Amino acid sequence: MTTNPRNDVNNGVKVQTRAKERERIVRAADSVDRVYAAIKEFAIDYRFRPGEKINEVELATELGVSRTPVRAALNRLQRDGFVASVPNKGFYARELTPEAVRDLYELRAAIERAAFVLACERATDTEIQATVDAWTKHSSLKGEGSWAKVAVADESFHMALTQLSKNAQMVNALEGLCSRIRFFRRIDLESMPRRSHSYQEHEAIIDALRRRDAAGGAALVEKHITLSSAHAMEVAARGLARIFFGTTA
Amino acid sequence: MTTNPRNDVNNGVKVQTRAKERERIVRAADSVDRVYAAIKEFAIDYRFRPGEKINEVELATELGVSRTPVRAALNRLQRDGFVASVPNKGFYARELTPEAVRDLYELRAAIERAAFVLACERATDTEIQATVDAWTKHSSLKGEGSWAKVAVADESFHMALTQLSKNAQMVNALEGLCSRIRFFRRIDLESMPRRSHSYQEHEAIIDALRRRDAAGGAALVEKHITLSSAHAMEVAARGLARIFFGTTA
DNA sequence: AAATCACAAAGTGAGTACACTTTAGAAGGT
DNA sequence: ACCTTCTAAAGTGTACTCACTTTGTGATTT
Repeated sequence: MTTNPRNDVNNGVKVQTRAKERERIVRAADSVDRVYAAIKEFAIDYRFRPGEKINEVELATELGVSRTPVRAALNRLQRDGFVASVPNKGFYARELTPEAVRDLYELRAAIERAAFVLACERATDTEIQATVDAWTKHSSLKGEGSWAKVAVADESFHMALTQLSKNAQMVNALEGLCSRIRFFRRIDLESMPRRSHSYQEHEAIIDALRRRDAAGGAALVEKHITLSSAHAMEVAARGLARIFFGTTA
Repeated sequence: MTTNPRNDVNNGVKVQTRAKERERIVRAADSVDRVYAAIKEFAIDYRFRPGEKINEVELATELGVSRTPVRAALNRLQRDGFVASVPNKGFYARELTPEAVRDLYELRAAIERAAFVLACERATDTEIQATVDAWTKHSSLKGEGSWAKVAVADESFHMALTQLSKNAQMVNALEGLCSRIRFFRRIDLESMPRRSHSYQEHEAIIDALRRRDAAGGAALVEKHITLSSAHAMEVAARGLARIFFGTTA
């Protein structure tokens, strides 16, 4: 933490504007959003170690702002599930447990499954085609893409699929969920035997959607997403290793 | 708003403690939690009208605190989906639209369905029995209970059922969802033709759970929860009427 | 020597201050 | 009469301040 100084989020913020012919420093006005994004990114990557106490003044100085926006951001992140607050003690980073990993994936599977069923009855052929196109475009750089890019493409495919449900609440919930899962999804993708596995399953899901096969597709989605408890344990273990040792294995 | 003064949340807060043989005023220390709860309750009941601008100073004075804890609470409530924030303008209360009602119910159905499936394989017979007992105890005061009590019992049954999944993330997500749905659920329950309908469906769900009939029970849960678009529209309309006219119809 | 108490340092929690933004209303021009 | 512009009031956003809580360290007592 202290050895890994965070980037100053304040870059280029002290915008200058003219008022009454004189230039003045303008306040940030949206510090909270930037601070929120910065801290969230840290939390997503577990650059706060699991359960770690978060020091407000330290964080504030590192981000170049006062404690006020930091606290505001932490309050938001609390409801996002990234930090927990204990009265008179402060904020603590989220934990990392195999159960949490498994539970998050199960919840994600539940939402995406339901979204798929809704998509089958609500998405137009054109919309489906657009989603497929976006996916194939991404997946065309299959061989060359780095793992990070693959992960991005995978997540945006699933998000796009969910958007076809026309259910804003599901999309919203899934977004929050994905940000909490992202760290694990990367690890999971990287440790996959062959990348093509995932691609083939996506193809099958697309096919079911085209045929409006709600039941069949729902089963595919569920299976595609859900992690076994053993697998969740493995992912969690790899995650911990990465956090504490920085290893890729 | 201004005509409906909110209850002072600060009751009995200025606790007195002795330090060095002298009594002193002790700070609130957890104002945020109380303010958060107070504002949330207001938001749940739509005592902020849909889309209404929320005045921080007004709210703060009504709650007997400064703007600081109010803003903290609003930041949390933003991620809870109760308020939205626009930079340099402030916070606005959530909207009320038929689509939102429908979407929320669909999401809830998705989560409870998945939780039921998991419960079928994870809940012990004893746990199931405990849940059933709690439900029957509640439902025994079927005839006499007010609508409010019925709504509480209904919600706690569904929560208890979901807890059998042993999936903390689902439970957590459902809690947030239920608080956002509560206003509509009350309306929905009150406008139900006969209360016994709901009871019978609960019985059927319990029966499926006892038989570990995941597929059958899942279908029952989905059907029990999901609102048709038409029904959602009706509930939303009734909701608006209640908010703006205070009518029960 | 171990446990308890006292004290000091660090950190959180809420209130306050002030600068900036927005908005509404009045004055002036077209 | 309508639109524009200026101005003042209201309200938001952030920094700052200070009181209280927690925690760790050292001294005192048993």
